[in-house]
Amino acid sequence: MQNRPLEKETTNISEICKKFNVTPRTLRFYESKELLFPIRIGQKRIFTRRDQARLKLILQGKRFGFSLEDIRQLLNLYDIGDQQTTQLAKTYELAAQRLEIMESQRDELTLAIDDLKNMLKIGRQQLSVKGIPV
Amino acid sequence: MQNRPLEKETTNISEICKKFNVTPRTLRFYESKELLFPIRIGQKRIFTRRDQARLKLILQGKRFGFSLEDIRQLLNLYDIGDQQTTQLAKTYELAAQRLEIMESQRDELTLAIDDLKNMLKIGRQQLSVKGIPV
DNA sequence: GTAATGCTTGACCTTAACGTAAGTTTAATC
DNA sequence: GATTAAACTTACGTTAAGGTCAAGCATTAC
Repeated sequence: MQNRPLEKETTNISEICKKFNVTPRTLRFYESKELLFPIRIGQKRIFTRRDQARLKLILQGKRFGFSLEDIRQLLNLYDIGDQQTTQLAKTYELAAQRLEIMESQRDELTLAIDDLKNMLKIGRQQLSVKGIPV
Repeated sequence: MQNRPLEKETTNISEICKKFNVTPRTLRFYESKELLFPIRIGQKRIFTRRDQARLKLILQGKRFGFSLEDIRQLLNLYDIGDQQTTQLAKTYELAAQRLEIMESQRDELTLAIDDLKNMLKIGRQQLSVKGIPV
């Protein structure tokens, strides 16, 4: 084992909120949905590095329009070492499917971007015809 | 004006439902939200080619996680010729912003895809260690 | 000791995007 | 003219993802 550069491994709820720009309610909600597993000291939640990594992925997933339930399942991929073989194979399947979805989503997005660029071009022409600077 | 290849320009609600795999309720809902503007014959809705083009864009937009309200605004881009200059400039701005969002979204998606691919690779290794064929 | 913070748990509220059910019109068919 | 099928309106229901408010501990600050 190596010593990692000094870095806070765990932290309380308010710092997480600042760091990730979310509300306490959101974190508690994610815990209730089993997306996060903060440990307790007394009754206070302490978020580990693992929780923070998961949270980052959660927020990223949301940006792609995944539901929290989708995300919950995907997160299991990151704990892949812990799982039994049967579960592992299933999870692998899930991930493979998800990958396909994401790739086709990217392709569509690329097309949509091109469309939008094209429309902007037309818009620019129209604006310049009317003498408005872009 | 040219004659386009013979093709049904307008159609009723149930055919649209089949064609786009949506429910009547969805179409009525989109109309109520001013995303679609079917004409009426008596009290029945008739969907024009324009409505169908819009619907296609709506469904595409949804796949990227845009809200219907976002989509409604974006759709105005396609009617860009109709608009007054002031509105046009604003709409141009909106579209430009949206383009940036979409591009960064694509970048993130690309990264996420790479991550996921990597995880699948690890998953494959774990499965093969245990002698399970992938 | 008491006041102020920060955290906690409930409990109900909100918004988006439709679903669903009930009753009504209209068009086509027997 | 009666029936049936498709479309209509109105209105309440649902789910996801939190927001919001109330009331209660625990710790620190004075």
